[in-house]
Amino acid sequence: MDTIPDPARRDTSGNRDSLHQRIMRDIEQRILSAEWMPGDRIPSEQALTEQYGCSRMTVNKALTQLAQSGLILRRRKTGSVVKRQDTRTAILAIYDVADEVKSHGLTYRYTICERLQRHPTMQETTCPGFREKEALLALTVLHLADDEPFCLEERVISLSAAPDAAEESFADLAPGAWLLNHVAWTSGEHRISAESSNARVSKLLKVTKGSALLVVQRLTWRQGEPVTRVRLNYPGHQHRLTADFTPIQGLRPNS
Amino acid sequence: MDTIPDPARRDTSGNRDSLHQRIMRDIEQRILSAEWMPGDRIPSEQALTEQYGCSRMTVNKALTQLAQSGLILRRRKTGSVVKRQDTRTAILAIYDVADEVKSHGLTYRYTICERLQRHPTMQETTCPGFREKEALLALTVLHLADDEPFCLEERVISLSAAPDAAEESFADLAPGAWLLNHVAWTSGEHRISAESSNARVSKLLKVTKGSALLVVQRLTWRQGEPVTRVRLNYPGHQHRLTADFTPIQGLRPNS
DNA sequence: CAGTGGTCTAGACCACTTC
DNA sequence: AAGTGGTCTAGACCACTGT
Repeated sequence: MDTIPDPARRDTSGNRDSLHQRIMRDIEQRILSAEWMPGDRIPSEQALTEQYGCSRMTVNKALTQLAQSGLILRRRKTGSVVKRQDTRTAILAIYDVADEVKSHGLTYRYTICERLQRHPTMQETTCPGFREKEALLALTVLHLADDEPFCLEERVISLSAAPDAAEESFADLAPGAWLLNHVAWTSGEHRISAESSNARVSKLLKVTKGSALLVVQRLTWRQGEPVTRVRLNYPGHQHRLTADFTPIQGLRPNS
Repeated sequence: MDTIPDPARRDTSGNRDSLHQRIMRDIEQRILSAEWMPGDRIPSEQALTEQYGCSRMTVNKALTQLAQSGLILRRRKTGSVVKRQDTRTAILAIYDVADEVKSHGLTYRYTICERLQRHPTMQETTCPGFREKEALLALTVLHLADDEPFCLEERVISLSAAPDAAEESFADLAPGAWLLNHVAWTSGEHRISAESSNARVSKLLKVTKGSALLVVQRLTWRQGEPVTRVRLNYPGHQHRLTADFTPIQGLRPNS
């Protein structure tokens, strides 16, 4: 059938890729070029072992990775097949606001507009995960790019998860970055929505009242206990989240 | 140091996990529970081989997966260490509109509001990827949930990438689903923003003019050639994108 | 130089699934 | 029963990197 791609597996001089990587990319390429369509059968491990003149472990490693990245389905007896394409998943990077501003080549600065310790509001106890009567630290932070308002951050920190936060001034490090360095988290959730800006947010962000805001809410837990809840309000006209995606799930090449 | 977790590697009866999976989860658990903090050294493959009484390949498989999922860093000579946590990546699922509506338990319906063949506008040639004078099919589709407007889709299809689309009525299958079944793609991009609705969109979605819209733009390429560009306008008050995330990059457990 | 990970082999046994 | 993938072993050689 196919010619053996390269009988000499190992160049004595410049061997860039490992063999299992090359097998993986060969198959990946045939799938992405639509040479092998969804449902088509992929040669068995035995067949690939002969084709590449290597051991089964090496082939297995390649196919296992392809299965993990969502390109193929593996079934016993019937063999592996190309998986149906699906646009559903994309990897979305939501950066730290400071990194985001600096990546645009602008100067970054922030100010703490408001800071108070309080207990959960009615809304907070009903909605996500904060317990009643828990001590919370509420912060409002304005992030500026070239001294113009860029993003308004409304954050609530659980003082049971991060007791040190009560004594922290956040003068040198914004609360988001500080938390990342001081408290470990085990799971999180992003909620992205569009809202019309209210009077308070409009004033701080210097946008007209009622204009569209892109709102990113992030909730973070540590072993099931809420750590922090943050709401990032971006003026809709100037901000945009982007997410590249490929049929290959998992890690991006530009990581 | 540590007790050997389970000297008998293989239960004769109920062995649920493979050994490399268990090693992986053991280490993962210690990292997520903050027992091992960022920068801490992970036992060498040799040490783990002895701890678990297995071969090095098995340990290697576990550590390789942990490295791929972004939990650890592997370096020769110095060994593997726990990686610094990072909130940047999240997996975002952007579903087909029909699936999305049905998942809320509502009835789904769509209507094609507008359809025309045209060439790229000035804006399109300057911005993303459509060539000049290419034949395009432009569609406006209104998606309804329980017969109420749910999302307005503005789509442009490249007729060189999908020639069959010119003859297709899209009566049985909405353009998005039709394309997924008929044209393979190799890369894509999502752009998420918030905008105030203009007169045309407001009228079709039955929202007040100027209200906040969540706008999801999706661009799809096939081998560098643009396939389709779609703009999904959701009324901001009723829609929200959510994305769960963990320190573990890659596949979600609920896939 | 010595420690560590990166890769590979040539077998082996088992589990699952379809025939 | 037979084909296929899932896992594991006990070695091996090499590449990289810090001391």
